Amino acid sequence: MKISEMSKRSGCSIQAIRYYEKEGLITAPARTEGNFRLYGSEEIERLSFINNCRALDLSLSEIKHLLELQSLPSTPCETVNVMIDDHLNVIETRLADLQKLQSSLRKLRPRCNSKRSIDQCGILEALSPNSNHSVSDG
Amino acid sequence: MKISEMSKRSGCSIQAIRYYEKEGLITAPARTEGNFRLYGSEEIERLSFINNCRALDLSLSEIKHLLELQSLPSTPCETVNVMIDDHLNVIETRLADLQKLQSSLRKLRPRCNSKRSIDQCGILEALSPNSNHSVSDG
DNA sequence: TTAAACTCTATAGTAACTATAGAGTCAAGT
DNA sequence: ACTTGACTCTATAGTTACTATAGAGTTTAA
Repeated sequence: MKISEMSKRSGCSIQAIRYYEKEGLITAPARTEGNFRLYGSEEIERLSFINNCRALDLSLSEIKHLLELQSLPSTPCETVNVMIDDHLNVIETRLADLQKLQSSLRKLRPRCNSKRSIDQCGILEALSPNSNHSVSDG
Repeated sequence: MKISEMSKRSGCSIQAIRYYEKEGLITAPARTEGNFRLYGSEEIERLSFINNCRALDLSLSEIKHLLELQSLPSTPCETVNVMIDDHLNVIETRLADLQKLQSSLRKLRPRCNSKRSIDQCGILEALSPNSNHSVSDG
C-alpha cells in the first residue's frame, strides 16, 4: 500500500503522514525500488489512533507519549488518566475564555447599525480608549 | 516617551509594539539621537485601540482594516458591523467545536481509572481504531 | 567611571501542518 | 517504444502573532 491509500484508510493527509514520520510518531516504512513509501496494513491502526487523538485535540507530544506507553503494557495507566483530565481542563479554560469573548462581542454589536458613518460608529467608539463604554466593561 | 513607558500605558508588550510598527499598524515614530523610539501621547490611543481589538481576538489584518476606516470618517460603517458579525460567527463555531470536544472527552474519561494497567486501559482502547467504542460515537 | 537598566536589530522558535517547486516513478494506452 | 497523466519524492516557504535570545549600543545614577 502506497501513501495515498494509507491516507484514505487512516484519515490522515499525505503530508501529515510524512510529517508524523519525520516527528517520530510512526517509524519509517520500507520503500519500493523507486523510493516510494510502502505500508503494511498494520500501520493503519497506528495512524488511525493518531488521527483519533488529534480529533480530541491532543498534541503530537501527548500522542507520542501515549504511543510510547502502549509499548509498555504492564505500566499503570495513571498517566493516561491524568493526561485526559489535564486536557479536559485546558478545553474548559478555553471554553470559558471564548464565552467571555462571545459575551463582549454580543454587547458590542448593537452599538452600531449599518446606516451610520465611521465617525458615528458606536462600535469603533467602544473600542477606543477614551470611550466610557469600554470593551471590558459590562 | 520611550517604548517601555508606551508599553505600560497602552498595555502592549514592547516586542508587540515593534511588531505592529513592522506590520504597518502604527507609523514609525521619531527617534532620539541614540536611535531610541520616541512617542507622543497621541500614539497611546492607537495602541490601546489595537490592544482592545486584540482582546476581542480580532486579527491584525482586521484591525488594520479598522484603522484604515477610521481615517475615512464619512464612509458608511457597514464594514465594521459585518466584521463584528463575522467574528461572532467564527467565535460561535469555535465554541461549538470545543463543546463537542469537551463532550467527547467527558465520555471518554470514565472508561478507565488509575488502578488499571496500559493493556487494560479503556481510554486507549476507545482511541484505537478496532474498538467498538470509538471517539466519535456517542 | 562604571554598572545597571534600557534600547536597538536581526534571527530563531512556537504548532501542526499546508502549499509549492522541481524532479523522479509508474501504469496504461497508442 | 513512447508518451501522457497520475503519483511520489525531497526540500523549502508560509501560516499567526508574537516571544525569546544574542550581541551590540545608549543612558542614567551612583
